[in-house]
Amino acid sequence: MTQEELFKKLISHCKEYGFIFPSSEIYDGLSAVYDYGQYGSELKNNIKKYWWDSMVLLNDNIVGIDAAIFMHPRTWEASGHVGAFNDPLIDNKDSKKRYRADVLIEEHIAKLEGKIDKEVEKAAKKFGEAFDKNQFITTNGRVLEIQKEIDTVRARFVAALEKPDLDAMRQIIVDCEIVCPISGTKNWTDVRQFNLMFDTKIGSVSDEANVIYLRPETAQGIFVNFLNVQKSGRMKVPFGIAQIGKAFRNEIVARQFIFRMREFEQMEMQFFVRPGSELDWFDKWKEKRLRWHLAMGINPEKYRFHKHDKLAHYANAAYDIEFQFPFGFKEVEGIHSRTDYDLGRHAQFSGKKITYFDPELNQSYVPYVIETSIGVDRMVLLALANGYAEEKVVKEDGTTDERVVLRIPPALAPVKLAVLPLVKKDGLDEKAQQIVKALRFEFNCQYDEKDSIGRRYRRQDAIGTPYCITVDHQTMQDDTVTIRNRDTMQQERIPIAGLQKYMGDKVSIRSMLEKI
RNA sequence: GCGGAAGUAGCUCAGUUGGUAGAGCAUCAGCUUCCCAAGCUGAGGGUCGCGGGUUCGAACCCCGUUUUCCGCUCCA
Repeated sequence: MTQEELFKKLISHCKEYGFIFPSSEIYDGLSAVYDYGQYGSELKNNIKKYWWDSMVLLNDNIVGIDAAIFMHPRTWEASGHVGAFNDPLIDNKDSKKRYRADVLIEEHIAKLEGKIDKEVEKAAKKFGEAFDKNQFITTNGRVLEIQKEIDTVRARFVAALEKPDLDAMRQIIVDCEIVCPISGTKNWTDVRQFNLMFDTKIGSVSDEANVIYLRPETAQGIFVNFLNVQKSGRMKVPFGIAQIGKAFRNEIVARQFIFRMREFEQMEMQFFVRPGSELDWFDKWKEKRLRWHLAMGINPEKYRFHKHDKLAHYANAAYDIEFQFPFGFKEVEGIHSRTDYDLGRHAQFSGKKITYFDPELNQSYVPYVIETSIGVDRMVLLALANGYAEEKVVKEDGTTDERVVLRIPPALAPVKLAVLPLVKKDGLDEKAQQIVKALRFEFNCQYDEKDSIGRRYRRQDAIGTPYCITVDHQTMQDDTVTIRNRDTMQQERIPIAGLQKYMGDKVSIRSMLEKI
């Protein structure tokens, strides 16, 4: 089976067994929006708890917050999203390729500059030692002509960007006779603006209402609360603020199931450190975050780091943790050294002083920030894609059978155990229900008496339940039950009184947390 | 947004040259009482993605639209 086929099967499986549904499906669905079903939401909650506990519960110097999705519009000017999230795009009608209009123009300018360099090179060869570069480029007719063209284009380009004027941008492309690198033609569409932030209006009277954005990342909710948390929590650098929440991006193309959605959930932790120490902390968090992933018991070969060579305007180091999804290695988490950019910008835009007084150094500074940012939905997909397996089962008579099993880490599984009476008579059913009643306070339990025992095991395998307890006739005599392991399909017999401890050891997230 | 493919029951799919919408599995009720799915009986469930058009008649032909998947593109 190819990876592509496997991915399709996984998507079907998610729908069939109540993990993930297309949003508003009875109205034909909504592009790139999905709803979590009864098992999907359990899985998602378990993943969030695993992350939250690893950050907030186990670190004295990390606290959690929950900031609003709506933020003051100036936030996004300060963060750079109002500018950077606007991409002017243009299509070539012949090659059907899409380009960023600003990149096309910049490339054209770079090409012209290359021409000047060539002229200089030629002249240098010709004149030898006597060559004066400065004099040449200020007097040579050919060079001056090109330089004039560059200046004109650049002036128009800057003017068009500032407004911004999309028609003017297109006119530059037309006037400069820029061609598509693929088709070689000048058959361009209009330039269109894609703002990746969703907006809405706040205020009841429409003409007085203000445009407000749905946050495109949760990080800014942490930065704007830096002083509040630091002061009210008496936090001392180094310390971190963690947050789990929804973010929204109007992606041009959102695809690959829940991997890239327009509405998604992030788990972010911003760690504030002394300037100069940020790269040490960066390395620490990078390793620690990978350990968090590997503690789930997933094959390390499915993980890798990806170093960003081209850094964002705010970063001085950046790595992604990538996972081998059915559609290739893709980012699940980013670890970024964001410098003092965000706090500095908010200080600048708000006019408030955002600094920390360090009593040990006896000085004030703007802390530097290490960010760990992970997609909740991508983690759900990771757990499902990693766990989905169709495997052969050899039966007692030697024939083979197939089962579908979701090998989700037991601590993250939606249902922790199923309690099954071997038969629905002789009091076995009542006995099984008593066990459920006793254990459901601590574990997500299911009771099932319908169909043959084998079929019930398979149903639990399909939703990833790690343990099945079977009540049989021996139970009625000595109060022991069999407990079946999802992965090995092996059973052992233990007393009912020992179930709570047995399960607690196997399915608590503590065992994972201790490995980080 | 472009190009390609697809959309029929919860799932997987069949449906002939246009002539009353089907199967298997799943679900529900009952029987059966069994340690690794598919025993027996019965039942429910579909405006064939949606909207137009052609036709006496459309799941099928035509147009539009929408959703999904693949490729391109995008992903500070």
